[in-house]
Amino acid sequence: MITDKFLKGRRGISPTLVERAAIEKAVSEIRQIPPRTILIEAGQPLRHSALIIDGLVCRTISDRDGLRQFVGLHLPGDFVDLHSYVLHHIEHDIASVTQARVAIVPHERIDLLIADTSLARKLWFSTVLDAAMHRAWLFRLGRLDAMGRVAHFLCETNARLKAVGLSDGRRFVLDLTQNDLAEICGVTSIHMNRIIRQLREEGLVTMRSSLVEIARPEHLAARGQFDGAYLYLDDDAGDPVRRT
Amino acid sequence: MITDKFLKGRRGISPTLVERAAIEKAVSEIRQIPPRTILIEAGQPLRHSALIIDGLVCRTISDRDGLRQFVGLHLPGDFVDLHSYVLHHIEHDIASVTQARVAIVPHERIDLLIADTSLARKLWFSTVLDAAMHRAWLFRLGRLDAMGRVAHFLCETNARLKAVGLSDGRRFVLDLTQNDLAEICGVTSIHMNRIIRQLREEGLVTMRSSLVEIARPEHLAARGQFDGAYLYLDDDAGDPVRRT
DNA sequence: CGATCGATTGATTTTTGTCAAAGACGGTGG
DNA sequence: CCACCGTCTTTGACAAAAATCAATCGATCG
Repeated sequence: MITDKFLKGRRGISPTLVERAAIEKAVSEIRQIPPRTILIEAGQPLRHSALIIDGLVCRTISDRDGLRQFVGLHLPGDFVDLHSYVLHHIEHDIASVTQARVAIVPHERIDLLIADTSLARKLWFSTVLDAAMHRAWLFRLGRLDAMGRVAHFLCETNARLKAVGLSDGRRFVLDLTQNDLAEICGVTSIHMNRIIRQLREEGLVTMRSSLVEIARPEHLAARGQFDGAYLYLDDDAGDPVRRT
Repeated sequence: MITDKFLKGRRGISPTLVERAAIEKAVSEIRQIPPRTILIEAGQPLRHSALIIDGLVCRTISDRDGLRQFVGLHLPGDFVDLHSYVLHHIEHDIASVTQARVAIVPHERIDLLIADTSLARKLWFSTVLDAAMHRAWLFRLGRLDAMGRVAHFLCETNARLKAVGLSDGRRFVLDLTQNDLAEICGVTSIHMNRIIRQLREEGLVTMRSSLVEIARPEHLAARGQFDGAYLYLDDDAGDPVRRT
């Protein structure tokens, strides 16, 4: 089902079956996206948003040399660019990382969806959740060293994937190159390679091809100073270190 | 007037007089906040949001040693933590930087405000705008060197202050210590001091006590790869370098 | 007047980036 | 089947950026 994973496992805000049905009725089209394809370029006017069914989609801002900084990574179940519904255009690029399937929801149909104030609030929640994630990413880039950044990112991704049933809490498939990880963590891909080796040597994480295996989740969370409270998940699984 | 600056100068979204009156009626209290005071601590349940009348308010996330990363800086006219209206609690701290006056708007009154779908949309816009700013900050931290980060931040702040009438486009009052700037840019305060000296020596910016003077706005924007499109301002003042 | 906070500077270490070069691996076409 | 190609990964040597450590300095405030 298309909306299976939308806000799944989010504390007190998961959509009801009726709401999910309403969203599915609003879908105009299912689109299959090849890997490494730009979906939306910065500045372009937008008439629809997209719900990810499977695959990875990223939001990036490029510097003047074309080097990218990931400002977000979207997993299955994420409503990508609801932001554009409010803003009409966005100031960053959206691109597929892997092959992906997305459900297209035209903005004029979202107008109808938000007539239901409960659903409107959930859609608003979804954008505010993105903002909370952005803040966690700011902490990651501003206060952590390279290894801490990777550790923090992997903990976050593990927790998010677990919420939608794509991680068992320690192992998950994540089809990112080392260069993608570098663009996420704001380091060079060469340095990312060194960090990944260190994580392996310290027995914290192994990453073989696209399988990530977190050997010691608590240690990794400590290394990345990860506190998953900002994900607003139902339970605290995948979030071994709590602030409170 | 309390709501004078709310979404002022924002492209096609500035509130009408009627909407502003509605917001003002929703204000329960004007609060005077001393400098360096925590308004809201991470994890606390929240029953109101705050509109800044004057002063600076910051959002920060602390690492395990208590070192802070600024994840946002709020200027007069900003609605701080509308996010909390949707999320009920937030995952970061909110604190005054300077002395500040804020208008408190209880959440139950926001419930009434958003019955007006146009105003609801503007409040939603305000939170999504915060998210866009977060993304610009991610770019800043992820892809710019220390001087670029400072340049980018000053350009952004100049543009935002100009939108609410607090900068003439080159000079403005910004009551931040070098340590604050360091916490914004993710560097040590010692390094920030050196960067500020360099900016002065290169004739780009002078910062004497709390007066910031941008000598060559276009050069500073170039140095910080600043493109202010994400601020959704009415005109392009304070944004000399455009991507399109 | 001492005390405190912020700004400033120099010397040194650590982290990360840059440059250069191979190695591994899968897919494709001959 | 195998050689070739491109992409991704890995490694080493070196350079640059930023952090750390250690003092001072200067203004403001009780």
